[in-house]
Amino acid sequence: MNLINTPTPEIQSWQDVHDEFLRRIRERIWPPGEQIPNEADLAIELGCARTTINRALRTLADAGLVERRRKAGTRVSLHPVRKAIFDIPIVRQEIEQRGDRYSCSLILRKKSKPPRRIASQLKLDAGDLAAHLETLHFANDKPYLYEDRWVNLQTVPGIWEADLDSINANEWLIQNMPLSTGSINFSAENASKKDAELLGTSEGSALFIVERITWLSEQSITAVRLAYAPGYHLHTTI
Amino acid sequence: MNLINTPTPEIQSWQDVHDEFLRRIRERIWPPGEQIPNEADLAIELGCARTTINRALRTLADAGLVERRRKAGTRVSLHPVRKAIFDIPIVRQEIEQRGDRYSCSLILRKKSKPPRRIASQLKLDAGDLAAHLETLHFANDKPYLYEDRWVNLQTVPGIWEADLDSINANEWLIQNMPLSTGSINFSAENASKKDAELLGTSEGSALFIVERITWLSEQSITAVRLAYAPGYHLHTTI
DNA sequence: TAGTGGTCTAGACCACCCT
DNA sequence: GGGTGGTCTAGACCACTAC
Repeated sequence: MNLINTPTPEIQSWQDVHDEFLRRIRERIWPPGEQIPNEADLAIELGCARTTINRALRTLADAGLVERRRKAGTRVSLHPVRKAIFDIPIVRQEIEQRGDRYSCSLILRKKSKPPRRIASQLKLDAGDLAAHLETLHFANDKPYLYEDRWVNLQTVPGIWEADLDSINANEWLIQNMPLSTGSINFSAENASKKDAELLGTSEGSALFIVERITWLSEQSITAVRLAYAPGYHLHTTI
Repeated sequence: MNLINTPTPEIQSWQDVHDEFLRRIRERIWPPGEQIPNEADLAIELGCARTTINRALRTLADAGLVERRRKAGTRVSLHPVRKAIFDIPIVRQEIEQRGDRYSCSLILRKKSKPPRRIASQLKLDAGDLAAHLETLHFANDKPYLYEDRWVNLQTVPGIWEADLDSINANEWLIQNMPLSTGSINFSAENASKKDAELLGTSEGSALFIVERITWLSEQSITAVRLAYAPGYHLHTTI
């Protein structure tokens, strides 16, 4: 019995096919840039239906490992674009999942004229008012996140009457607005004096900043800036 | 003709089915937490094969909008976990895609004993040497990214002989190592004196930091810290 | 134990797009 | 024009798990 060249493991499911193809790519049996056999031939080789091959290759293509084009066939990517997938957590869950106690405090709630940048993000006309909500979120009573949010009152009039002491603005929006699309932006900023005071750190500390804008078809809903207390980091595997 | 209740658009493909289900979720025809009909019934309702329904619902489940369990059926997620997908760019491409000129400079290349934290990340024994490579990347001759990299010489001996003046370490690794898995971490740090000097900014500036560790099955390959010059941000839509 | 989703199969047609 | 992947279908069996 040959113990060096292990026999091909039994291939039964699309995941087995996927793993086998992944092995061929990793071990450069199919080198970067090379065209691989077409689906029909692979189906014959592996003894399964073309649909199964298709599912495996489609998954590899979703991951960026191969590139597929009709007629041109399938190639191993020369520069596989690695994708990092982050779950956007709900603050409360993020804190409670670590076993900490969540609390929050609404520190500002005002109708006012948003600064130019926010107004354009929310597609508001000059002079339009928006709801300005500032919330401080705590983990075990320690400042964790400072949330500076503007909400489009034309799209979401209900937020003004909402009882935001018993539920925070983010969760209210999740519960009361239909699913929306949006953009998200990560950056680093030095803490302003206000940031520092609220988060219990010193002015100039490097803060991890998340900015989100969400909208529903053409209507903007909310623009929010999240400033995390020092020490925050986002982690994932790829 | 009824212009208010638009007639159901022609449903032909799994994407049409997907869009229709998305509409029902958005408009709360299927409210959060509610169980939706099973695949067989939906197939009858929409007049297509169960496979097609399955594909549509599977896609919605991948996006976190519904949760599916055998026997229990499919429910609309109560707290849809939004996922943000970022492409991890190769520095050169990132810079050239903006129309800027890319260049880089290898500022350190030394075999040395890595600090404790790096050693444990690379799973090195005490006293083992690793390759320490520091690279400064420029966009239009302006400092853009400072890369501090440690490479496991037991896994990747070839990097020591590589001509890293004509190709940077990251690209050499991509071309010479099989596809690997890894972890990635985003955070914010105040620029150290060294960071600041290299990136042409002032000490204490908030820097966007990416730390990556990559490995191949059980063997570590490289641990790298990327410090981006101020102004950098990661952006995506969700 | 029975209902549900997960998957495989074989065959078919089609859209795309390289040559 | 023709080869390739993309998808649909109908039917089948299976794995999981709530009941």
